[in-house]
Amino acid sequence: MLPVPDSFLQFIQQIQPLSQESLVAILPFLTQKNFIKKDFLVKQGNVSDELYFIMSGTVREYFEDANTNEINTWFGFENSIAISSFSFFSQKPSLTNIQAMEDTHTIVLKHEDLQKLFNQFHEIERLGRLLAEQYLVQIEEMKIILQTLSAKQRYEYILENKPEFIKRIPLKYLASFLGIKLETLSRVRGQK
Amino acid sequence: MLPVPDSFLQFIQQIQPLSQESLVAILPFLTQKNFIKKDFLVKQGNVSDELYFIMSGTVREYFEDANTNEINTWFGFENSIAISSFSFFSQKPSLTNIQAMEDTHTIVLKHEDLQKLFNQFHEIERLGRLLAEQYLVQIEEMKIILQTLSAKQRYEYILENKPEFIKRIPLKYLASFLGIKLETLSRVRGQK
DNA sequence: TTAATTATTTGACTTTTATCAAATGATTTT
DNA sequence: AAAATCATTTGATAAAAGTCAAATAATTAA
Repeated sequence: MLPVPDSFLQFIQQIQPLSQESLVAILPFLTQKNFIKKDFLVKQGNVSDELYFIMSGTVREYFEDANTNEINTWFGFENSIAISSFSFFSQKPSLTNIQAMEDTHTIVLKHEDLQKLFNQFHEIERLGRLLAEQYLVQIEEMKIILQTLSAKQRYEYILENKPEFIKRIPLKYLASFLGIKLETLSRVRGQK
Repeated sequence: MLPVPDSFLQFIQQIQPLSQESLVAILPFLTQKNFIKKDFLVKQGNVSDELYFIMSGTVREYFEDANTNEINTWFGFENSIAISSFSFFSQKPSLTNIQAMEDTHTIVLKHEDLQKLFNQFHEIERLGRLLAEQYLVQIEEMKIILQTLSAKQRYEYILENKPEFIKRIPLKYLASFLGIKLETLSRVRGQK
């Protein structure tokens, strides 16, 4: 069986402490997958039936719009869960890619196995609910940023609230995440 | 006990069919609240401990930004659930108001009672998870609209995907929902 | 370590959207 | 039904952001 890192257990216990019984039941379903830079965890158009816990590395979620521009929608670092939410929840084709920005180690849990765990353990279902609630609130915050702030203010929001983004994400990816052009982002950085 | 309308039961059954036992357990916790136009279901700054099922009427969720502009973040019609998500989930002060746009009839479920139901019935917890997942995906879609589309395209998205918004929401509210100014929305409507 | 590639910045210009003011249209209240 | 209020449109102008091209900087690979 996979040796599960503490970081994963801590991640869970922080959201919803689980009984020994639940934890033990989860372990056999976990596998490890490693990705090298530019590998895809999820490909647009495929059904994503896996949830990834990022042990190390960084990933981005993006899609290609009508003009084949890449639009980045999410960035994931170590100790976070990466999923293509629409696809994973509905088991329909993914609208987005998830790609490793650097070499990335993940723990994988299959959709099907997660459903089994949900069925078997109420407290795991609760973990799922709490996770969904948390993500919902995070996405909502980002939605309001995009709804209300100017290019400059969006950048300042990131500086203030997600400083690690500046360090670890190429500006060309960050720009579309902020809904602005690379050149605008560069100019906005120059001011201030 | 409150006579619960079919629409509410149907709403639930469509997401996660519940046993008779669960349904019967929910009923005693439901109350009815009616709001006249401009009444507040939720006030910014207060902890929102209620979830509302809208039986009839329309509501808007909005907040006041730094310049006391109203920013509309969500619109709710009959047969949908209105919550101030951050506040309801975390039981911290609400960042938003929820206000009736017309006379509105709701069924109310208290946070505390919902937690009891979650504890008692795994299948109600599942309903909660599925609802959170669904809302997450909806919010994510709107986030991408705001991230990628021009004023004109945002309006066309609404025309195409939320035609009832055009009919039922004053343009002055719709504008900030779309992250554009009222005058721009009006101009964009003129074209095409 | 140099060449090649990739990322970021800068400049000149265009397009889009915001702003402010006023006019028109619609709705509500007396 | 007229007055008052509220919602939407229109016009002129300003500000913000996008576009295209090129320069510079940083990183990667031979």
